[in-house]
Amino acid sequence: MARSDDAKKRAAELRDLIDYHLYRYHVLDDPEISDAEFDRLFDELVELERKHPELAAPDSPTQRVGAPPSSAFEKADHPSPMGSLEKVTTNEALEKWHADVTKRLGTDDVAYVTEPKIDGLSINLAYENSRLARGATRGDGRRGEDVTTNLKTIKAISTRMQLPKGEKPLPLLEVRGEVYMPLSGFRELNERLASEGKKTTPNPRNAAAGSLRQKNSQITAERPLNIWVHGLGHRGELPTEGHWDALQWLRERGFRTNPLAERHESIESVARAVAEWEQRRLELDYEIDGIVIKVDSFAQQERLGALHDRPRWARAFKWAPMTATTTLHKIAIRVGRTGALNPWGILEPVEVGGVTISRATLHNEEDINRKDIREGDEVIVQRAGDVIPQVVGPVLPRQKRTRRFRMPERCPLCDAKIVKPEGEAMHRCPNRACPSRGLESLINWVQAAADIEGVGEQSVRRLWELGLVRSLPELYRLTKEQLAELEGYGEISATKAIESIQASKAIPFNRVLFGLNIPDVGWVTAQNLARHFEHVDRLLDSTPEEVTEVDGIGADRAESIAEWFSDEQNRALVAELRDLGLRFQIGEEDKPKEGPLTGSTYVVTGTLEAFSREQAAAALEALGAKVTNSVSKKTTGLVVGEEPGNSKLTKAQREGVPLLDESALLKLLAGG
DNA sequence: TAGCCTCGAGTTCA
DNA sequence: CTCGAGGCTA
Repeated sequence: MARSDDAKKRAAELRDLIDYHLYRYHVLDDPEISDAEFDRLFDELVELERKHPELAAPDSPTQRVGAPPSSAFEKADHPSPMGSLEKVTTNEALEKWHADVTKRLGTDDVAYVTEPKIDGLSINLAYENSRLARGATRGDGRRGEDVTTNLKTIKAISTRMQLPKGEKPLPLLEVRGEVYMPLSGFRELNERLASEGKKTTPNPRNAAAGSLRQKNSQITAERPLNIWVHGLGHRGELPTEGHWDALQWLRERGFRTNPLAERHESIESVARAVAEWEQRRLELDYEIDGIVIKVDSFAQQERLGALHDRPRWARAFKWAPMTATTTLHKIAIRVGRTGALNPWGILEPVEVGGVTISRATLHNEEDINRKDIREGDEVIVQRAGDVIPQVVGPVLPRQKRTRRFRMPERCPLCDAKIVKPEGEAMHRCPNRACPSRGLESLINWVQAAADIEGVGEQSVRRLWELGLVRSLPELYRLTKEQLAELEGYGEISATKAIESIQASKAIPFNRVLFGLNIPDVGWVTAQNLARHFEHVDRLLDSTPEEVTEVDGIGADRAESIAEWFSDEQNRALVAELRDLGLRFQIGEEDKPKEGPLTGSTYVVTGTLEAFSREQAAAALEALGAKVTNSVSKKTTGLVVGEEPGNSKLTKAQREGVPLLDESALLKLLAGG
């Protein structure tokens, strides 16, 4: 008997220790002991419970690894209902609410607490005598699903509250929180699912919901779920006077509350926090879709009361959603200037993050099928940190039958058989005479290489369809009369367009090289080629070995570039363009500048006041600096204008790259 | 040979 | 802007 008593005592000790260290690790992020030491404690308890099954307790930390599958979830009534929050989306509505609050209270003396609004699942945790008795989803607000076993696998949820010495446990305490999946964990999970050939999840919220509703809690245990606790059900005999103190009270008792919560003395300060976090939300490792604002004082909360179950003392400020669902009508195929087949989705127009999206690239067949996106699906679209919309995935389950996407076997433009080189992601139309190539490269010429004013993509398409311009030389032979036949061109605009076409003959050699559509030759390589060979005659005679000497060109690319210049058709094109007066040798402006900034590399992001990004880049280059487009350890400095690109800024901060604002840039340009 | 870096290519919307 | 891949460097 004595032995069993010892075991019982030790087991209780171990449970306390383990719970305490779980709390240090998962809630405070401040472990006291090493993982190995923790594992030793945990293993000891497992062993003890195995030898003495009578000691196993439902609230033991060993029960957090998950239980075998259960058939279905029981319904669970919430002792006090989980209301929802009225939302506001504008500063005006926020101020109107504040006016209503002060009017009802008869005082301007109102303090607010703001907290990030987590895009996750609302959960109610019921503690009886400080022990987690039941955890349930929100459901309809009065009754949800009992997911206690699954919730116990989340290490940041205390199964036993950490009571300060001498404090008596409350018979019932309801704690409200939001279960979510951190973005880092979400990405890892999807990588794992993809590598196992399983279906990936479209967003962290769905992933969290799916994980929490697993019938087999052992699967839940493997999912990287976490929780932010943000309040209480009924306050009962709580010794605090307001929400702000309640958060502190919860924190002290082992609950993971969000450190970004703030207390504000004025609504202006609240509005500032809302605006600040709309900008900064991408810095977080979890998704937030707004800010929750609560009147701090419990006494004031009570006086304000509720309307239709929605408290008058709280609002959810929701930002324009960065994601939305809409219908994917069709997957269309566009053939690019290199022959690559590019599938893109035609969407029912939908507003996301303040702009209307009607189409989005779908990259390639593999990507489409990995995400299981199909024509006719309801899909989730988003604009993440950037501007470019993405189709994230279908809304499941599907309401109607749809078919898996297959790339066409023949080119939609020239009917050639489509190929997909081994190991490459893109399908290609191998037909070098495919109309897409000529057309797309003409478009690339007028809008990128030569940047001709007055002639855009639409004009080029119409000129192509009419058969007036099917090649670069034909563009330069185009007459005013021919152009005037086109709808949308009058006498004046036709004259201007022809003038700018002719003027574009003067573009420097490197731009000409870029515009020729040589595979593997973009802006930078074109410039390097121009500088190295200086004259097209030397390029036309070059061997692959000679091309290898150019910066950034290895054996593979050298071969394909040399081959391009030895092709008869290409040589004829070069000759014809030369006769028309385009420049095929290096000029002063192509040569690298020497200056005080030689050897340094800068990146420009955002909008500057005094000049455009291009002008800023040119000014830096004139002093010998190199200007690139992506930040790395080697970057000398990042010039930051208004509304900078978020990824560049964070990368620069991470790599310790110095930031320059516009005045610092001006000083640099002036002082050298 | 791995991992960093840079480039090419395709892309959206106002 | 992001992705993939080739080139460069330690």
